[in-house]
Amino acid sequence: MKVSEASQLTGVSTDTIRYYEKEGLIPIIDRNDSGNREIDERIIRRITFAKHMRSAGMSIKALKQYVDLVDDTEDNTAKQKAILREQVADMEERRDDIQFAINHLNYKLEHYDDHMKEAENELRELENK
Amino acid sequence: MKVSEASQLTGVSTDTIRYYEKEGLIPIIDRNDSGNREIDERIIRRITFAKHMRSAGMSIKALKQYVDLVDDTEDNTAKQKAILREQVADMEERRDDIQFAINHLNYKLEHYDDHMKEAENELRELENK
DNA sequence: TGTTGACTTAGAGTGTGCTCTAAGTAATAT
DNA sequence: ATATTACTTAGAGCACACTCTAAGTCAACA
Repeated sequence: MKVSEASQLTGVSTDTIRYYEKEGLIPIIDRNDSGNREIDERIIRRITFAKHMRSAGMSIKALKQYVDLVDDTEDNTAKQKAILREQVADMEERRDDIQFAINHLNYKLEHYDDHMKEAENELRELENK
Repeated sequence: MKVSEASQLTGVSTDTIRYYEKEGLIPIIDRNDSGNREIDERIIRRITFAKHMRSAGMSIKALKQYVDLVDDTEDNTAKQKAILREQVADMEERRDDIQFAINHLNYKLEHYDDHMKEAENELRELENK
């Protein structure tokens, strides 16, 4: 699979795929005889995973640390584990903030709907006079 | 309350408080005779709210739109409502991504703990020989 | 055979959201 | 009186995460 197809499939731009490879968020991708990237299912999964993590608010740097840990490319010290725990704690806080925000906006939307309905009813009454 | 105290209380830097005021994310703050900001409980709540929304991944622009809508400083059109609904949908997606990421990291941490325990047990056995 | 189009690279440019700087004012302490 | 400290402003600078540009290579089709 070419990089453009991988982009289509994952919703991550070709530039960003190349950038993630350079930054080590995904593995180095094999090249064909012409020097072009040949992307397989494993890389697709890694791109999608990176996309999820970035969308969840994980920084490039934090994601790199995580990837290095899981890929066993660096030593797995207790310090690395502590970094991971911190990241989980950050995410839990962010998740709670998001839920708060969703609840808040939904409440306001319902409220707003009420206003709309009132306005619509007023209009209807005027029309039926 | 001075801006530095508000910063301490909310965990938002003085620079950022001034920036949020300039951008209209919080109301214009009253000044005292010296021209310094006099921050009250209402402003504190607004700063905290902005902090929550930002932490939830809402952009400055989107937050401004929302604030304008709720503050009734602009006309409340159905278009504005649609914008809000989009923001809620975005946040729900982001929340799900975060939960996915948390689950993933927690699983890896448990796995990692197993490795640690094995290593510890091996050490203990060696010591008890 | 030439030109179209997708790929490659290194590196420059961009938008967002702060964060810092410089220059100035005002209140307080010595 | 003067020094310190916290505030003010406009605007410059910065980190992050892309995103675009330029210059070049390669395969395929007219």
